[in-house]
Amino acid sequence: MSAPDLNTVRHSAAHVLAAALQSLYPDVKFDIGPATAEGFYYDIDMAHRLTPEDLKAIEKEMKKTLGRRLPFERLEWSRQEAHDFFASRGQGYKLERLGDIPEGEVISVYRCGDFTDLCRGPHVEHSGQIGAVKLLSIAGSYFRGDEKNPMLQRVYGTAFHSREDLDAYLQAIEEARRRDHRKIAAEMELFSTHEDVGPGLVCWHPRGARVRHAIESFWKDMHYAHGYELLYTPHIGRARLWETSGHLDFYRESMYSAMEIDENDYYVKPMNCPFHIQIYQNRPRSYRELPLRWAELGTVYRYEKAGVLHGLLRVRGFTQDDAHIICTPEQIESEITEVLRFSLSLWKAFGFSDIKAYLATRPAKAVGEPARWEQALQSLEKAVKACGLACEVDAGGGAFYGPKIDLKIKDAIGREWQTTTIQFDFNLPERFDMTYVGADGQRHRPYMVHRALLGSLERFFGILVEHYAGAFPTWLAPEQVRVLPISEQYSAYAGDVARALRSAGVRVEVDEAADPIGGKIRRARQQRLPYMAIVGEREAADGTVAVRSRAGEEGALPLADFVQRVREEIAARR
RNA sequence: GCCCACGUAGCUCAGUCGGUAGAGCGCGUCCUUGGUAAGGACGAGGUCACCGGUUCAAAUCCGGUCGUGGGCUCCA
Repeated sequence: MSAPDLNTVRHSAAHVLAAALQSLYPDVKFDIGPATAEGFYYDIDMAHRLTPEDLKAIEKEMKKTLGRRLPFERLEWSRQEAHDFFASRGQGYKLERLGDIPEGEVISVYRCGDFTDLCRGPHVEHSGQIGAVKLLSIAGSYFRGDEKNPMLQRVYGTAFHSREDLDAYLQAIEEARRRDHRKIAAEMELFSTHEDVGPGLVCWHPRGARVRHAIESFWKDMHYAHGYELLYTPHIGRARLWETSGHLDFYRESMYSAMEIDENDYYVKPMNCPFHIQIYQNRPRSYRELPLRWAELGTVYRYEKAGVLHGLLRVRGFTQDDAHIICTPEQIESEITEVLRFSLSLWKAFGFSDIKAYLATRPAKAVGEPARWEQALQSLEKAVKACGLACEVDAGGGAFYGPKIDLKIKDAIGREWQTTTIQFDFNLPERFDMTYVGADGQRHRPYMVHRALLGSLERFFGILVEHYAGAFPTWLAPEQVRVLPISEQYSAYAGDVARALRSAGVRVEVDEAADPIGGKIRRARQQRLPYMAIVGEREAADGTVAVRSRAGEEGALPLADFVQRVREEIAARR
């Protein structure tokens, strides 16, 4: 007998959860209980509000069922039989779900012990095949995910073939918690938010700002090197601009309310594009100057529901690494390929190489000529192919204004993050009546592509902190070297060492505390320093430093050699 | 926004039955002047998130507000 697949195990575990709930809370009404990527859940409705303590009791009940090796029995019922069964038990949500099943389809139920559930299956043969279960959390969830519907209680859990697999999973969760950027960034004094500033609004501290500056400088250099120009645009713009762009029509609920200045309404920008278009429109444009690649680290503000804010990963004010490419139809393919290549090289520089592409095509409601959509889509597909990326297609998943490619990157512990987005826009060029004069002397409509590679600096920074667990590579570290004098007697030499490093462009500080060397080392390790330069009598006499890296002691090095080593490492972005 | 949980010193957390606030780390001063993951002594820090209620008395009980966290929906 081969082991059932994990999804089946988890799906069956959800049934066992439901059975346990049924025996403990007789008034429980069930919605659905599917397997998920990491486990399973069951959505329920009942008078009792579950608490974390309840989970223990429920889990105990479930484990009894596992031990009993109860068979899962599949039955096929007529619609009437199923209806009567669930109606007689007051299972209204199940009746609604039953109504979703198209006429003519087989209606199956699964029975395990006293619990019978409407279910497509498949399931394990008996509950003993569910190796290990654990309930994880309780949450609220709307019936059918719609906030107009009643709020149900959701119990999350997970199941594995074996206790060992479950333990490994729990350890992975623990590891993710250990890397939490909110915790690490607080320890490292990288950023903070404040009740009096407002939720989702980030204040960058000196050390966070040092890392951000390193990211931004590299980003700007790379953009100039790739044929981009940099722009700066205002944070607010008049209502007319947002009327023309259509944001006030389609995006208003994400924009902050207007402020009145000299009897005109101004809005804080949720996007940078209208400003870039204004610059384009400043004078007639010729095909000879296309493509234009205009980039900006543009800070935008969007209203996000209070409940979705999360550290740096989901905020209300953020800086997009935005750019707009304006080009002719002939240029579109090579432009897209270039953007993708550029993006991949950027990700590689930051230590990410496991990347997948997601292509989203034309939705039912869309603006723009079908021929343009077709050409755009082909250019996206060819670019993905040219870069050798794995790609999934989300048919009909594009925005109404154009198709797009999103990239998802995998971090050090295997989590996927959506970051880069490359989106065609057939809407704004029309709305602003953007044109260029072609070789034929006629006015033509350019293609316009929005793209953000890192996404937003806030979110990217959060991902980066978790990816490296705060141990940034030297070129990004907020403090690259700390000089640790053995005692105060050597603070003059420590100052010399720091000066030499600083003038070589190294971010360096001296630990002047009256602690013994062990304490200073411990502190520097906790703060995840890439290098310590320990100096005492021998080093002062020889003009050397005793180097300690994250790997441990590396022995004494002449100061000039050490400066050279750190400098090379930074230059190579290691 | 909605459901649930949480909010005590800069950080991590104790605080019993309602009786007026504690520890460790960090911070400051002094002593120690040291050789690779915590030297020692003393000291300063709190409107117990905020507002209101119950009570002789509230960190503790009740209500509201704000914030944070786990989810739902959407997305950078």
